[in-house]
Amino acid sequence: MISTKQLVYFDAVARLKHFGRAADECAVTQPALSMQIQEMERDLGVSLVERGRTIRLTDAGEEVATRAARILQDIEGLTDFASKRRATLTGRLRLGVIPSIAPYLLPTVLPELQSQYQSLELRIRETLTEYLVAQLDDGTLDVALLALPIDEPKIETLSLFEDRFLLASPTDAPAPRRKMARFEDLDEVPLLLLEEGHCLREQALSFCTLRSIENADSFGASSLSTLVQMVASGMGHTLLPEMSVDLEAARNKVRVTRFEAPEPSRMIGLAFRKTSPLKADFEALGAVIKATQPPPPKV
Amino acid sequence: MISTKQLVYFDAVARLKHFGRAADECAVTQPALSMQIQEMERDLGVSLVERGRTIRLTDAGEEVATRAARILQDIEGLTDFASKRRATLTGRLRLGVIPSIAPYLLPTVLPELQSQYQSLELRIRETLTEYLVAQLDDGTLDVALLALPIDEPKIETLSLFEDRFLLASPTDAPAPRRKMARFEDLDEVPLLLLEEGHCLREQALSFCTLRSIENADSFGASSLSTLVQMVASGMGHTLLPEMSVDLEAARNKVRVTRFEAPEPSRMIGLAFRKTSPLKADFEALGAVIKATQPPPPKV
DNA sequence: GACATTTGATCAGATTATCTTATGGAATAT
DNA sequence: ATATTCCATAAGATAATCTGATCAAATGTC
Repeated sequence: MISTKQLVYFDAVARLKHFGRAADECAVTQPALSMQIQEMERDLGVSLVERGRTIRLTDAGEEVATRAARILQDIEGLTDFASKRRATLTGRLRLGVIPSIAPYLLPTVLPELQSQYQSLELRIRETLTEYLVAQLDDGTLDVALLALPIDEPKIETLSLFEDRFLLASPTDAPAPRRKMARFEDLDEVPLLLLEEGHCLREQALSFCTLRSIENADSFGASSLSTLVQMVASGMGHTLLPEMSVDLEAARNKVRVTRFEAPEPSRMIGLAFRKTSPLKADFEALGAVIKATQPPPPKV
Repeated sequence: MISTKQLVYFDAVARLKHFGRAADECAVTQPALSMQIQEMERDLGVSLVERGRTIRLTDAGEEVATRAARILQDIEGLTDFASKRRATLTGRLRLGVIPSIAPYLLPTVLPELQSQYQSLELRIRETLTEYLVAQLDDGTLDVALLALPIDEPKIETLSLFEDRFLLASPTDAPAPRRKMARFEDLDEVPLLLLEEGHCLREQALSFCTLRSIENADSFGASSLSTLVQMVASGMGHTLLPEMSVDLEAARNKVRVTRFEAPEPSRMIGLAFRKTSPLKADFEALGAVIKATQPPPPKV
């Protein structure tokens, strides 16, 4: 089969009409180039060059030269394409995000990503952890932003930061006896939760005693936003991730109270296939996400 | 630089999604293929394949696969093109012919060539030997059909057949004393010739004695056809190449007489650059021309 | 949960391809 | 006639590539 080397050598001969100078241009000796051209002619079964004091391409040689030049251009195009892709976070990246993160992080993360990585084409999909993991697995997603841990052998994760839970209560409830909330407070009024499948629901439950679990609303809300509105209307209280507080508490009349140490929290991180060669990109992505978080947690 | 081998290997991987089977298809061992793919990824600086129990192309890999497939197609196209050109007498062939041959040989040669070599694209140019030789030299012509010998160091020739000269005289001249003509007969009436530059003129003169040369018309005719008409009108006589007799003598009232042995003749042949790699084609061309000639010379 | 299977990576040695240096022959220029 | 240019050839050196054996990880089986 014709090699790219032969195409390069022949292209030089076709342009320079001189074996010696072509060899110079290709940084090889003249015999090396001559032999490759001969080999190429043998391969193709056609004379390409008419050798004499001054050389001339045959009719077939002219056509082959045209085709060779185009092929070389295409190979160069391939290399150029790759060198653009070489930089981290370029090209298409399919990112999945869980619903209890997306509305709070994306508004700040996306502009930052776009400004730092102009050639990044993000495709974002928002759904439950379970589906995100399945889509990572089948290659539909490259990476997912969600709450850790993820228990799936094929998946590798990267922890980013902790997101603490705060207690959200109706403003018309009796004023809190303490400045800080305790887990026991969850037992006193009904605990409102997201619907089944949201990891936030399970996490919240994990902080509750058995008695408060009985208090939990079995019909969950379909979004945090709804949940907070329910709290505001006095239906119960809930746990609110810190990242959502600014947005959700601001537009609803709820009282938000920090828990006593040890504060409950969830770990936010990225998940991707162990086999993915894009780990470097995901680390860069993680760095951007981390950087957009309000820096030091006030203690 | 990316080699065609790498493109072939990667193309197989991209299609089969399996290193082992791709290696089989490429008739190499799996480590050989794996190493080439790795080398390619290093060259491009981009991961192309995500390795796992089942492999998957990266986003960049998909694009590279598309480009690779196209490049391979183009290389195949180049090879196909060459294999079509491999046959003799295909593609463009620029043939020069002298005026004292063209009108007599081409009408029979061309149809024969076209039927034997459908893919031959003949370009024919008719002019004097001197210009044909110059055009061979500068590459404007591939081959010329003319009268030999050609004295030019860069030019090689191929003899085809002898074309005898016959004496053409006016029919109203006194009846010939003998059945066969002799060179001395040329001395008796004015000898008509083609204009300067036609080889036929020089050849005719070479058979004449000094005296007959004095008889020669100094204003030559511009074509054999004209020349014969001049003979027919009684202005003199001339030498006629045998190949032209059928056509020219038939439509003019001239008496054509064969010479006594040794008959004067010219050698018809092909001329081409010594360096031309198309010699095999020219031999095939010569064979066709020879075959269209009336076979055995009547003695 | 232990075990056999499959898959691609790695390694050392063998092989093949390619290159370099030196030389030759033909054509051209001085 | 001599020197020069230019491509071809030959032999030995170098570099690229391949093979065969082995490994580690992941998967599927019993």
